[in-house]
Parts: sequence; structure tokens; C-alpha cells
Amino acid sequence: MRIYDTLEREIVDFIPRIAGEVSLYACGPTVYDHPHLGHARQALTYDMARRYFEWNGLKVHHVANVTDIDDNIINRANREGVTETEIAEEWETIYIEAMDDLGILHPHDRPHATSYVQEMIDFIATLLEREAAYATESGVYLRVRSVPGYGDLVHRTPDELAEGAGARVDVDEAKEDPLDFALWKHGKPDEPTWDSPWGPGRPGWHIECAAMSLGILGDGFDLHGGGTDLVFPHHTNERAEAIAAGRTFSRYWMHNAMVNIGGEKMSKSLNNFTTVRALLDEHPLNARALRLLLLQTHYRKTLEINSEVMEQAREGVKRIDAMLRKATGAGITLTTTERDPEAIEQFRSAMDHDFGSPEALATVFDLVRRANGAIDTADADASSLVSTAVELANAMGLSVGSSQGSSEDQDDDTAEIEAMVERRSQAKAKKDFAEADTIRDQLAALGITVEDTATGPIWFRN
RNA sequence: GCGUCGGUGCCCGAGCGGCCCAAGGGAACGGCCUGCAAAGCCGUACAGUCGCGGGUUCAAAUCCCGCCCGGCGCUCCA
Repeated sequence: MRIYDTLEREIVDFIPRIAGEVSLYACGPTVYDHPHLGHARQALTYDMARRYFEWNGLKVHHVANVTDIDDNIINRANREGVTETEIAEEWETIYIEAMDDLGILHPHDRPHATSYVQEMIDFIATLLEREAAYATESGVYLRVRSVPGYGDLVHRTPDELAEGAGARVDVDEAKEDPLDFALWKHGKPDEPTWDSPWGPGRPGWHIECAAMSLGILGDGFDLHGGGTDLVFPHHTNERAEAIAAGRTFSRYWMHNAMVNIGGEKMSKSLNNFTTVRALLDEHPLNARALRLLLLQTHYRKTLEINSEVMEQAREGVKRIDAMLRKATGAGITLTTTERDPEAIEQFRSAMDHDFGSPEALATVFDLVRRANGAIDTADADASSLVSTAVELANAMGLSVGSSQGSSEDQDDDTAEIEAMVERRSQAKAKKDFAEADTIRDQLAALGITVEDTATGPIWFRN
């Protein structure tokens, strides 16, 4: 397995800390608003990675945090006149529901910043002991220039980073250096606080991820991921905190590219975002179509999402579904014993190269085409081709053939539909095509498509 | 401005120096199948070339240099 490592800035061999196991930390959301397509891409990227590792038989420990205290949450709580906890809980629930609907596997651990305050305090105490941090009247700060290799992740020296820093950030006169950032902020009125050796206050920046990732996964864990916009300052500073504390941090860094809309990054601040919920509500196939669209684009490439590409992706999903429908109609059942070894090898080879999901998916679609042909000609290979296609698609979370969509609420009229399909067959047998077509139109009006196959008609909901 | 990533057919988008006269998906066109459809299969046109100009190499979409254009980062941000 080879992965593009942001730190090395090249594709490197990925060798887990413990053979056969992968520890993965993917920065999760700050919960104060709807997740948008950018969050979906982030979550889907690491879901893909995790699924692929697991498909390969690796034991994955996937950690994704929830940041449940920060300025945005405090601001929203004050604006709405409720507590920070209420805001965080409300939006975390909405976030998790959205991710569930996207078919994203739950991380094995979902730590909350507010549950790790003591660990953060201990962490900061260590930094002070090592003189990598200092206290002022406003809080505790990391002495950034004391950290060896600071800026390596963004490939900038502290001096280069300092060029813009003073101009953009309010310069706190008490800080030794403009680059230094708060590890602990002393409490202000109208803010929740925790007791600490430095007085009541709250955690500063980046420290929650450093404390939680090392706390749960331990030193030298394997892989740390997030969006490219987190490389600086978030990941750079998390890493600095860990190094300054004498810890070994993540050994590989992965960053997914942004989702663009209208040529610009989708983001809260630009207010140009589409929420996951809005996309999901727009079409029942969109959860799977979004996953397909993202998988068809390499995770490190910026992707523009609009209604046109979503429509194209939905057609792709339909193509895979149609194959399975056709196979089922022809009496083919999925097997776990027969496989197309060549396709499996191609798939694995593509994914092993820095998660080459677009190429991996190309082998799936090749399989779909070959399977369709085999079904048409009643070829003996049909069953293994179909099974392999379904297995590989599902390895990427495309939910082929599972209880996708709304299977439970569609039972009430099934008998009626089947009766109509039967009447149409009888009409066809009597060569009463006008009647047959009338029934087909009626079914279409109910959102039902009927397809005639060599083994009789099959129907499905659009 | 500095840093970084990218510019491939009608659209999306792979392509890890020779297996690329460039994958896969979508759309289009023709044929087969069908009572007609749908789905599917087969085939065709699309990129004679991979933003532009140089260079390295026996060989470049793939490496190097310059230029043009765009994204992202330098600020909360997935």
C-alpha cells in the first residue's frame, strides 16, 4: 500500500505501526451548524480508506472527534440564548444523522473535546514544564519557534509563516512572538470555563485533537487525515504541540481536496454551501450518487459539484443497480465462492496506489459490462462476474443490493402492482398491446418501471 | 505577493517515462434485441493529442524551465 504523505510531499510506502492494524485519526466537525458537502467529502474520503483497509483484512481503529466547545459554538449559544451544550448536542445529532444517511461507518471512537479537558490540561502542563509554552495574563501560549520542524507540514519556515501573521491576526502584545498561539484561554464573561492550574478558562486551539489522538491511539499512530484547509494552521499546530511535548505524532498525513461550487471552495464563510440534508432530500439516489461521484474523482483533486455532475453520477448508480436487477431476474444468485481474480487484482492494484478509486471503479464498471453480456448469453461466468462486481462496489460502500432506500414503506401496494404487471403480461400474451401499454403507463404514473426480459417482466420503483 | 495543487474528448474524469493512436462514467449517433419500449450488448464519432512555448530522453500527457489561466493555504474553515 502506498499513500501520498503531506509531510513528505510524495507517495510513500504505508507501513502500519503494528502489522495488520491501522490507527486512523480523522478530524471531525465542530458542531454548530448543518454539515455541508465539504464535510461529506471529508467523511467519505476516510470512510473509503477505512473500508479498503478492512476489505484487505486489516484491523482498523478509526477515531473521529467532535469539537463541542469553541468560539463558533459560544457565539451561536449566545445568539440563541441557550447553552453551549445544547447547541453542540443538537448539531452533533444532525451531523451523525447526515453521515448515517451517506452510509458512512461510525468511527470506533468519537471523542468529545469537553470530555478531554483534563487530558488537555495535563498536556499543557507538560508543555510548560518543558518550557515550550508560557503563561500571560490572557492565557497559556505555545512558543512556536522552539518547536523543531515547525511548518514542515505546510513546507514553510517560521519566518515565511510570520510574514503575514502580524498583518492578519490581532497582535497580542503579551505574546512573545506573533506566531505563538493560545493553548489555554482565560475565561471571559458569558463563556463556559473549566478550572485549571492557570485559573478558570477553556482550551485554546488545536490542543483537543493532539490530546485525543495521542490519548486514544497512542504515540506514533499511523494516519492522520482531514481537509487540505486544515494543513495550516490546525494540523501544523497539533503536530507542533505533540512534538513540543516530546511525543511522536502521526506517522502519515493524508489530506482530501476541497469541494468547489461555482469555481470557489464551498465553505461556511463564503456562504455558498449546499447542506448534506438538502442534497439528500433532492433525490433518493443522491447519497449513493454522491459517493460514486467522489470515488470517481481522486480524493486529492478539487471537485466541482453541481446538479449536472450529480445527475451523471445517478445514472452511474442506476447502471450498477440495473445489472443486479437483471441478474436477479435471470435467477442468478450472488456467490461468495466464485470470483474474477483478474478484476480483484486490478481493483487492489488501483487502490493500493494512493487510493486510486477512479481506476478501481473503472474495473467495477468493466465487470458490470461483462456481467451484462454474460447474463444475456446465459454464460456460465455470469454469476462470478456479477458477484465480483457487487463485492467490489460494496467494498467502497456503494450499497449495491442491500436494503437501499425505502424498502420498508413500499410494501402496502406491492400486491396491487404485481397484479397489474400480471394483467399486462396476459394482455401481451393476447397481443393486446394497447392494453399492455396502458397498464405500463399507469405503472409509470405510480413511479414503477417494468422491463421485459428473457425470463419474464421485472419491475422496480424509480 | 509568497507557498502549493492543477489545466486531458460535448460534460465529468483516470492516466504511478515505453503496455496511451489516452481508462471509466454521462450524453450523442448507428446496429442487434423488443409488438413498441426500457434495460442490455455490439459498434461509431468524438483528444491525430493531453493550457502555451522551449528543453531532457532512443522514448513524455507523464521529467525540467518559462509563460498564461484557475483552485487552495497564508484568517474560523472539511
